Amino acid sequence: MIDKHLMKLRARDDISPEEEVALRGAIKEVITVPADRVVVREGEPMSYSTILLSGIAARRKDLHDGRRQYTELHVAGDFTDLHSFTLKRLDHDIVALSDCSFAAVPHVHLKEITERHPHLARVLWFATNLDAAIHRAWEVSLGSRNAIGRMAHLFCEMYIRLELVGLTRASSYDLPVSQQELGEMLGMTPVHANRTLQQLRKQGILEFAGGLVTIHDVARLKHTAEFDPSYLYLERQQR
Amino acid sequence: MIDKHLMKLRARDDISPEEEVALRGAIKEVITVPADRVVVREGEPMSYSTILLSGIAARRKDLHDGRRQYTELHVAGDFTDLHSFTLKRLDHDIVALSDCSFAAVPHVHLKEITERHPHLARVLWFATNLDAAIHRAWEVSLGSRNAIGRMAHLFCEMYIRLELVGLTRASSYDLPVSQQELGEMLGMTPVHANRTLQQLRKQGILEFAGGLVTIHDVARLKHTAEFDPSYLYLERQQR
DNA sequence: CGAGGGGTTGATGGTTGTCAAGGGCTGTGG
DNA sequence: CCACAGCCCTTGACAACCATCAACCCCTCG
Repeated sequence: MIDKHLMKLRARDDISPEEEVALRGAIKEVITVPADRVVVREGEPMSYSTILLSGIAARRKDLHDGRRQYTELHVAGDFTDLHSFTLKRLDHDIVALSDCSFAAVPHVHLKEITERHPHLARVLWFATNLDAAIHRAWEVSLGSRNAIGRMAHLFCEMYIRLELVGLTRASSYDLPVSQQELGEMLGMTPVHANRTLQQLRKQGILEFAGGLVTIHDVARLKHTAEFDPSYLYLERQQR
Repeated sequence: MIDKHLMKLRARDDISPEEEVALRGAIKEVITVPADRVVVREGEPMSYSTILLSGIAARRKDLHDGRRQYTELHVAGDFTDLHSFTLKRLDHDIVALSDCSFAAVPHVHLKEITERHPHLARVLWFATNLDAAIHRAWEVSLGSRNAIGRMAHLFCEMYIRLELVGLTRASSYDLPVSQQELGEMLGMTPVHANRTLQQLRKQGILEFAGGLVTIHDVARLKHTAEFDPSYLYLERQQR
């Protein structure tokens, strides 16, 4: 059930059989959520965290006047709101962008893991620090890149993150979001998101239609994104 | 020496005398760094983390062509690069914006803390998740606010964070950065940072000169920033 | 005394937002 | 079966925000 999560942890560190048992045993139930539903609402007291089993979810902060800013996307295998374990409430919403299923892990069990399996706890801590690294990469995009650069960077990031859990085909992958949502991720209006996608298409770099991303020229995509994957910490750690 | 750090931890959770001893004992040495120096360079293998004792430091990501984006500021008492404990190398530079002093905490000692003091480990984990929350707030600013809103938000955040460690006067505080650097934090050119500061001054909201921030109208500052401090998790946790 | 860094100002242009309108598709109900 | 609403995508005209370039000032420091 949490195979994709374990796959992702093991891509970066060793997980012993005992640790795997502890993690699998920490799951209480599975939750399914339809697309466009808020899974966790900002401020709500949390007593469990969720691992995304399937679908695309996201962290989103809403401003008072309807403006929204997505701060991170989540793919299958991500411990979506592990940070609620220490924060106890979230400063943002967790939303399902497509139909999603989650494994719920009660915080009491996570507390036990920190007490009995310190190495596993450090691996989970790493996972939350990786989320922070992704936030930083988005800050750079939002602060320093123009529209086409921001969009190219997002498509690069998602390609690598989905590939890591086997959710890409040769040069395409599913990203079931509207152009409106794309704009809310990239700090631009839906109108400008549309025009930026047209630019990418006309330049023969990439196509995005109906929630399907098709990459035509990886090299130029990376180049327009100024993409450097080191922030995703893909290398293995030595224990 | 790390009194400000303990003050900050204790603002949010209980720290027992034994935990305090463990943390104080984990410090190996004190490092002093002059202003405008890189403290930790991106990619460099890390074997210790640093607590900022005095001064203003920052996380900064550099692009190839000289553009730069600051992703977070650090004030005295912050565990500046605690995330390098699990990441082993950083995806960004740590820089001293003013003269700074740091306490170096070897990762081996942090590992011991995770093994012998799981509650303290969770409190430190919380601290890295708080950094992520600050990143998210910056993403919202960079993605969804105009220049004056972004600048007001930064000055609000720094006021609260400095107040928490007793580094503000009635309505002013030190922020020893140039307008160039301000621009690199807020995703704008130094010229536009200058004009935005003039707007804030002309509206009687705030003055910034010579590294000194003087707030004239807190209410209007918060309003133009659309400031909601909940992302700073200032409330105490029950254990 | 000259160099250099930081701050300030003005003129101009480009990127992106805003507003408005229309097209295609899907689902639903008469 | 068709009418219609509603959502998403697309396009055009225009305006606002912010970047760029260039010049000048002030201060500090060698």
